[in-house]
Amino acid sequence: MICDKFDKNVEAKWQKYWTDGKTYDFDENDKRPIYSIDTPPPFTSGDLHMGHVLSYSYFDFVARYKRMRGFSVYYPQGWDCQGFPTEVKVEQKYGRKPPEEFRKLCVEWTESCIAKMKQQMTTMGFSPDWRYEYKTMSDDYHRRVQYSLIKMFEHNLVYNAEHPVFWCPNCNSALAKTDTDELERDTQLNFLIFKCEGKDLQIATTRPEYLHACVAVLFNPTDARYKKYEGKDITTPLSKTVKLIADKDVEKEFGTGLMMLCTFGDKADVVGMYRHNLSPIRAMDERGRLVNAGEFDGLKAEEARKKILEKLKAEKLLVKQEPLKQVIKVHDRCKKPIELLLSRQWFAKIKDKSDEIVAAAKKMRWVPDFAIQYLIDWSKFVEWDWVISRQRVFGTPLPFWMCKKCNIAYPARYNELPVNPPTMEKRECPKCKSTLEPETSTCDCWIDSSISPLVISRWPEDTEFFKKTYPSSLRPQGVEIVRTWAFYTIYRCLMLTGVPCFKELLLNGNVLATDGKKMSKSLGNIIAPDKLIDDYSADAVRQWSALSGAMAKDRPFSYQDIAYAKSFLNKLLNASKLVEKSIEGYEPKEEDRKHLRETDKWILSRTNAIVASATEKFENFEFHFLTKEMQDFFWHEFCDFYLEYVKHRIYQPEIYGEESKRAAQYTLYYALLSTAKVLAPITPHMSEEIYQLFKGKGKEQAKSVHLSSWPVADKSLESKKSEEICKLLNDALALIRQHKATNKMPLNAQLKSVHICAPVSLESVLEEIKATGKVDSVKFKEGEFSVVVG
RNA sequence: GGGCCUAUAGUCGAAUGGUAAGACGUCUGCUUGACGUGCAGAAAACUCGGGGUUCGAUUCCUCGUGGGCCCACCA
Repeated sequence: MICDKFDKNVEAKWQKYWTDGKTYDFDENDKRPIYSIDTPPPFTSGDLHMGHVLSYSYFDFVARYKRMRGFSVYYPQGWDCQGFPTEVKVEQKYGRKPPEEFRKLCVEWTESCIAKMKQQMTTMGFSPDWRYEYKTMSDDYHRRVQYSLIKMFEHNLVYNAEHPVFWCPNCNSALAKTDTDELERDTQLNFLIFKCEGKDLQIATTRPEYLHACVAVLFNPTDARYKKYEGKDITTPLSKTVKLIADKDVEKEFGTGLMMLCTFGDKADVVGMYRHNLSPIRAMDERGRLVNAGEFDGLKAEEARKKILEKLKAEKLLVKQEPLKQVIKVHDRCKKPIELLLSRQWFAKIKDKSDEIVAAAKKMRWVPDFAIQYLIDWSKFVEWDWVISRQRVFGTPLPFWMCKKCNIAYPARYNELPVNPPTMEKRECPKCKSTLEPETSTCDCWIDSSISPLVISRWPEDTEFFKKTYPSSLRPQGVEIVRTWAFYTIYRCLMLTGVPCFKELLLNGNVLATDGKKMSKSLGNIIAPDKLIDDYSADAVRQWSALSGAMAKDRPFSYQDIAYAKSFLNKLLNASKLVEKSIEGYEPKEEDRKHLRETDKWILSRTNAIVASATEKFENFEFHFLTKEMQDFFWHEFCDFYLEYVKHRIYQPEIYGEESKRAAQYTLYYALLSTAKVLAPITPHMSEEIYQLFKGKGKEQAKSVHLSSWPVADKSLESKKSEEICKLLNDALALIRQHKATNKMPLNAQLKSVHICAPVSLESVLEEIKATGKVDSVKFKEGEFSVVVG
């Protein structure tokens, strides 16, 4: 029995049915071709957002489609657990704790987030095989990550060196760039006097407190004002002498055209320092206090700036101050300015690998194809190696020990992985016998996620499973992380296996708020998936996803689309109820095809065309066109016209004949079954509900529509002639309805007579015109199409 | 500052080298032998601006302007 009302409770019923029936279980020994999906592990924030809903719907469509196409679909789902946001939340809740205890609390917190998100995924009807669930915080995942790092270390692709990092002096912590926000603020541009060969040269700076760390003064090589000073000595207001150096990135128009280079005022300083081979000066400690600054030691930046400006003013070395709008980086949590600090970090060698990465990327099919350009452009801009270490607690420990004396790094042994060096027994340097220093840093989260195709394929130890599932058939992901997740994954997997990691990539864009702006808490325009599922059902949300499928393109959320989707589900449900009633007790038989009427042939021909078209669109990930086409076909051809044409045959077989009734039943059966199947990937719950009518009958022996086979377009059912005739029939009926509408008559009003002029004979549909149009007598004439009532 | 994407009725959006679907909204009518979450009608777009290619462009090219995403070292 088809349900009376379709909502999330019906959906929950089927979700349970699928889980209990192990509907999505992947069989490792399946002989059918394998389709593996390297699904994105969401960060475990505890909430699925609309972006997740969109992209996860995408690959769920693919997984369901491929299953019905006869693939053995390997669809694992993981969780990206480790990261600073979790540490912040846990610290807020429990305060600071020793590392081991803190990590446990983080794990606990993350588990509760996963439970919530998993529930949301189930509610959306996503169909991963949860037996293959992975978590980046697990021992197993750590082991594989550490293994990969040691492998890369052995190939000189991972190394240790000194490098400046973003640092929040307020939180006393290193930050990733993604942890930073930009903030515009008003500041002063201070013009200071430097001395060069007895002359005063003015230099404009916003950070005079860094004067003690000044290691050079730069100017643009094309700047005639300063060209003559190249290589000369220049003396700072603090009486330190440095060189004047030409640098193409100095803007002539800014300030005086002279730039003071400090280690480390901002990133420009760091770039200059590396470019000109200058030795760094530690200017600030971890808590943001100046060091190596003489009388200003121990002061915080703001305070030091005030003091030093006072001093320079008194010495008449401060010429003037101009107000300046400046964009600075702040910590996204505490909103305090961040600094750059020099520290020892781990790196992955990526700078010279661009060509190899791009070559591997080009071997993959990118959908849409222009998205590969993001990766190509990015790889050209790679300036430095990738800093892979983070000074955090909740992350994958770096499996290394350092000998400070010999300055040599030692990796953990493969057979002891996973390791957490600081908690382990002391080790000694094989060379100098001194105690090795365990690495306390953890990995950048992209280190974790960039081997997801390897992890899901059980690399490195399960070579058989690896062969079956790697490279991944599909990597679905957001277009905004092509430069990170896709780039790093292609790089790491290529370095570790020598084989490009994906066959195809499917890119999706962002979901914007209804006003076309990015959803954000501060704008208060966030749309919560849970509320949508409550109000519209998961299948409606999934249709919205499909309809938003202009690939790799941002689209505002549309309440119109989702409301339409809900109405469509209602239409599907009600039409199915009618069909259910109409085919009660009917078993489909091929012989019933002998008595097909013109209208039957028409809708069967259309059904097959739609099946063929939908198949092609699924292959090309064109969910948008496909969903729209299905909606239009089912609603406006099947329901609006065909169902009306068969009612009299179903209800009055004593007048129109038993054979005619069976032909109609055959057609209803065939068309609705095909529709339910084609829509199954998009609206899995509704399709399953409808599939009850067919389950166990004829070829439909699968226990779920999702385990049934994809409909094959039957060429023998194609009939262009029937389509032409019925197109005219539909038009004629529309005109008859129009006549009734203009004359304010009910649609079921009986008409005496109608004259129809048509280019082809409509004799074969005379019965439908009479019965559906409620006309007593119809007169045909050959010629240009027209309908006259009366 | 750089790269990429984008611009079609009130709104959202298809399509096309020969003046343009559909949906929502609006307006009018119709109660139903599945559905008023419905059915039938109606009004509503010189396809962002300039230039070019072409017999002809909304469609191709170019510049501009607006919007979006990503990236970046203005002290």
